[in-house]
Amino acid sequence: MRARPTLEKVAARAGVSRATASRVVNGSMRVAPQIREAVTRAVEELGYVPNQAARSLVTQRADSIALVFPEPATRVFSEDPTFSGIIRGVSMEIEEADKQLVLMLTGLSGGYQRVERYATNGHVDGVIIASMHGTDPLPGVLARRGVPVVCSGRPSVPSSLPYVDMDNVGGAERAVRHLVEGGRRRIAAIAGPQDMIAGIDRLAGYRSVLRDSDRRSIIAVGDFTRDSGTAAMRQLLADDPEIDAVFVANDLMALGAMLALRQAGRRVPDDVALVGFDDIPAASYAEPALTTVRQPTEEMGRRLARMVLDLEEKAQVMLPTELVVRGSTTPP
Amino acid sequence: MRARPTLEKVAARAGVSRATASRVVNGSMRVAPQIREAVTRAVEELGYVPNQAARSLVTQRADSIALVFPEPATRVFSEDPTFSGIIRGVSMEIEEADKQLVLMLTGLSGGYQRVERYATNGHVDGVIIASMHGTDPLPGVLARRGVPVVCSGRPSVPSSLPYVDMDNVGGAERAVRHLVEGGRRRIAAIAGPQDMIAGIDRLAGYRSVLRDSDRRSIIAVGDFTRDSGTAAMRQLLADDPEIDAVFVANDLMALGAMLALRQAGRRVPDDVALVGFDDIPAASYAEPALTTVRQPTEEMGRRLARMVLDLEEKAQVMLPTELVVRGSTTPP
DNA sequence: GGGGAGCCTGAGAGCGCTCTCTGGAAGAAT
DNA sequence: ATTCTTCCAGAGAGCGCTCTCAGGCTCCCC
Repeated sequence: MRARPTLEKVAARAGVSRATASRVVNGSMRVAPQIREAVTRAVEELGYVPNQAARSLVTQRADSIALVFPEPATRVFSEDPTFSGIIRGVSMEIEEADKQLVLMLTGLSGGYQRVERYATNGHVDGVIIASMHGTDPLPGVLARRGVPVVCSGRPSVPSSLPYVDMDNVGGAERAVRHLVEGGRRRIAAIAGPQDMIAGIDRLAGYRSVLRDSDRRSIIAVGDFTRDSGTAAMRQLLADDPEIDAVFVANDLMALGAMLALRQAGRRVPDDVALVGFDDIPAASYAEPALTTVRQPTEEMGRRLARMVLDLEEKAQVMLPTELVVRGSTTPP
Repeated sequence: MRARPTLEKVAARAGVSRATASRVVNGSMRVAPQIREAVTRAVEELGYVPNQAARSLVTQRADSIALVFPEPATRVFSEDPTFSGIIRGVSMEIEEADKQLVLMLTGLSGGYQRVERYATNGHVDGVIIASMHGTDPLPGVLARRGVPVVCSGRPSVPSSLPYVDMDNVGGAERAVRHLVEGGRRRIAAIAGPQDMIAGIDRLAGYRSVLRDSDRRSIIAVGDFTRDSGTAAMRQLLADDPEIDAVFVANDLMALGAMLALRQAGRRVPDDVALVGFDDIPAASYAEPALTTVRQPTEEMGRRLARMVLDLEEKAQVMLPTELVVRGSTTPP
């Protein structure tokens, strides 16, 4: 492997000092045009690429940011488009800023220390934490260590850390209101885990609309998996056969619920209307297609990245969600 | 932010030289036990973490490897569990080796140069390319530049580059043989794009079994999307209404085909049996559940990582695939 | 007891780059 | 013409670490 040329070589070839070459490479304005051009030519002729390690060493910047998924790795990239959307958004923004994206999937086993060690040792200019559990200690720890941190999802413990969250409450409200407006009387909910902010907020949205529309709530809790949706639906039907609509806290469970309804001989949407949350691809393939709430995941990734890169002010941001009406709530 | 301690500080605190401290930190055997202990204590007391940039600068290693997805970013992380599996596997193995994973989604727009520049400038000890198009020039370019490269998926142009591929041919053969053994007479195929190795190989597998079992092949081509599967299925039915089985080159298209069959009034599996490929989550949710071919994606990621990390010999590896029989080929 | 051999530690030279500081030239102002 | 200002290029000091090399100590063998 031919040794990569150093700045020194470039400077020599261009007949200037290393300092000047550095200035040109870094786009300083204070260089005479013909010298700049000479250096630029030398760079191209030699195929010079700056050594990031050397640069980092002196600038104390790493020009890379970490994207951390504290979930057990196995669950992270399943069917959930949230994660992929975030990755895409982050990736685009990072790429635009000409920085690097370091991906860290921390399993349960000591991955924490690893992230902490890595992030606090200057490897990284900032950390984006895609946490689902609002109680994660990692963001706080890193922030205290002086590492720029931005979270996806509002921490359940109030804190001053910047985050980008989806409007789960608003999305759930719109979804349930849609059911109310469709004339549904007995609207149940299948909630998600109540230790996740998404689970909590979506249930809160459901509750708030039911209260306003003077209906009694009836709730079963699942764990965001399809099977738990099926089980929850069966329980709801057993509890109250009069149910004519169900708001489900995510699509996977909604698909499971649809199965349970079919097995129970209830037609969707004629007998029971169904709304999900997330808009996973399978939602639109379902039969009938699932009405659901879409989240701007890619936008979330972009905002997260821009904040951690200091391209926009670090703040606590709430992104709007959107109701996607399909066949599971409206007869064709 | 409190300044991070340097090796110098650690050495001072332990009352030794920087060189000795370095030796301890790097686990050299040639240090007296009590000195080693003193240094270790100093490291802990100060919370010392080595500066990777400084280390890289002198060792010429980056302790990180890049995982490149040359697909347009938007398509990469859709529903396809192949990618997530690879990421998971790679991530685990990299983590175990205590290195970093740099994720690069190169869109179409000049992402190439960026990867090339990045990978050849010593940022990275190796590159894993998750290419789907076997004609990708990137692997060759990097290899020529002396960067260790491993590809996921066999390049369609024969080369000596190491890769890890799935046994697409074998999987397709098993799938089609399963249809033959189920007594199906008229077995069609919906092929994938013929510029992707997976598309080519899966079709080859289909063809080989049909030839051996003395059947005529009947083929429509899709582009791995669900809609293209629907369209292809319609065309097949129009071409030959006698079809009683279809081998589909991926699950997404198979799901689309299932829709077309339902709309055409054909029962699955009674009238037409259906086999897919990939085993995406939605395959098992489908009604009936889809018989398909599962690929060891996580294992693929692990092997890719181990090869690029030189933990195992760089070679051209073929991973076995597995037929998963479900309701779309066997009546309950 | 003398001379190696072996082992550990410390000194010091860089890795490639950025950035401050200084010097010198050119233009502006007196 | 002289001084001041401005602007640009170069010299040089490090960033924090690794690693070679040399020195000094201990231990063993003759």
